[in-house]
Amino acid sequence: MNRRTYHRASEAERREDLIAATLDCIAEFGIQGATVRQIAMRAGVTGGLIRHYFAGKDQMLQAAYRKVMAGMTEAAIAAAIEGETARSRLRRFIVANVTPPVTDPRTLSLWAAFISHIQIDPSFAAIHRENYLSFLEALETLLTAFFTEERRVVSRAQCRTYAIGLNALVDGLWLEGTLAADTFAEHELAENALISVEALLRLQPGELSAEQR
Amino acid sequence: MNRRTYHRASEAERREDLIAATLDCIAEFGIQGATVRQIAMRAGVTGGLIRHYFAGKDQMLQAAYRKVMAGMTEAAIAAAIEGETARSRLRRFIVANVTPPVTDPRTLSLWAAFISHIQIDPSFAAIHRENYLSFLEALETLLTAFFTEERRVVSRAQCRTYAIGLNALVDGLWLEGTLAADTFAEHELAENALISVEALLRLQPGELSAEQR
DNA sequence: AGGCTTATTATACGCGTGAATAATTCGCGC
DNA sequence: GCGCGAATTATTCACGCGTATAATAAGCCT
Repeated sequence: MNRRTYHRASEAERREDLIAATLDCIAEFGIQGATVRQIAMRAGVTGGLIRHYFAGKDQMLQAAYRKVMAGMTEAAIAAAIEGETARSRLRRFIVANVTPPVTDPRTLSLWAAFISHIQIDPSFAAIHRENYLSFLEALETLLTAFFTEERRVVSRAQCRTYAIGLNALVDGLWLEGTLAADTFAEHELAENALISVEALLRLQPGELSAEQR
Repeated sequence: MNRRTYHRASEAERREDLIAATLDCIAEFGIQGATVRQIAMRAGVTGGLIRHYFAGKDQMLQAAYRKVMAGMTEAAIAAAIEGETARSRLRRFIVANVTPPVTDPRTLSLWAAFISHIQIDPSFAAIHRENYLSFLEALETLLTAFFTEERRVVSRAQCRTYAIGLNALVDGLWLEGTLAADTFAEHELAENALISVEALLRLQPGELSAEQR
């Protein structure tokens, strides 16, 4: 009997492949369809290999969760640092969060699948908390810099309230825009986001939204 | 061999029981753990009975999804109609959506589990769309009545923009408040919601939030 | 009271699951 | 260029899955 020929890959790229395959399977068939065999087939290896790189299927799922969340926040932060003023960075951060590739049905499916496991498995809860706090902190930093730039004095408590509200708005628009993508025109969501953020921060209409990119 | 003794229930209450058991299992073990056998055991019946009431497991899951969503919107609408003025009704609707029993970890788990299936199974997408539109419509109705009561003229397009933003904010706060429940004090979230809604609608600070209940 | 309908149980089936172990082949160090 | 350790495959295991079907008991109708 002929054994399959194969390539010995580096640990890093094998893990990467396996995680990517895991996400593919979850997105395509749901978490139910993300079985060891399906994932292995998608990655072009045999099932047993998974347990050579991960202690079990669960740990691979956790690694996959981290990957998804990291991808989302990194995309938004990367967009933000391109801006030259604090106002521009805040604006870019907001827009990035309600624009592809962050608003993507596939990403949403993956996100939801993991969220639904938070109450069941504490490991997932920890990963979530980690990412939530880091997102909130990024937002608060952008916000503080913006107020400073505007010479507007805002108390710490006020700033926290703003950050919570902004975070909720961004999350909600991301959710809404991704789930009902066909309901919104190309840039409708981004414009709505900026107008809403202006209102939340009690800015003049157009102060963020009318800005040239 | 002795056969188990049992009680013949009405169709309505059996279906109710089965759906409740389904939700229990999803909340407790995830959608993976919501197996026919687990669900049947939780409902106090044997597995075969499920297929006497539903064409298959999938259809039961869909019925369960409808139940969850109906529960959420009904709770919010029930809270709203208690209000005597349009302003009060809007206020109550907002608060109800970021207050128990709507903000509940269990509900969130269930919601997320179903959301993650929307991109996979069109039946779930249809249920989602149905509920999303009905929620948006409820919000728009409350909003229109409020503006009328306030003698404030708002174009239809403007009203839609407001509704989308409000919806996102409410969804986001619900998400945030439920996922990070321990981070927020008892009424912190509700207050934040009202302050944010005031800002979104460009109202005077306190116009909603300072109102007596 | 006793028969009929049917809700419910019990059991079987075929397939897929995650994990464990044994057997092989790859490719680097010498 | 070859041997040796490690990466990968192949195979096995015990179990759980959703569905299908036949046997049975419950309870309404007359």
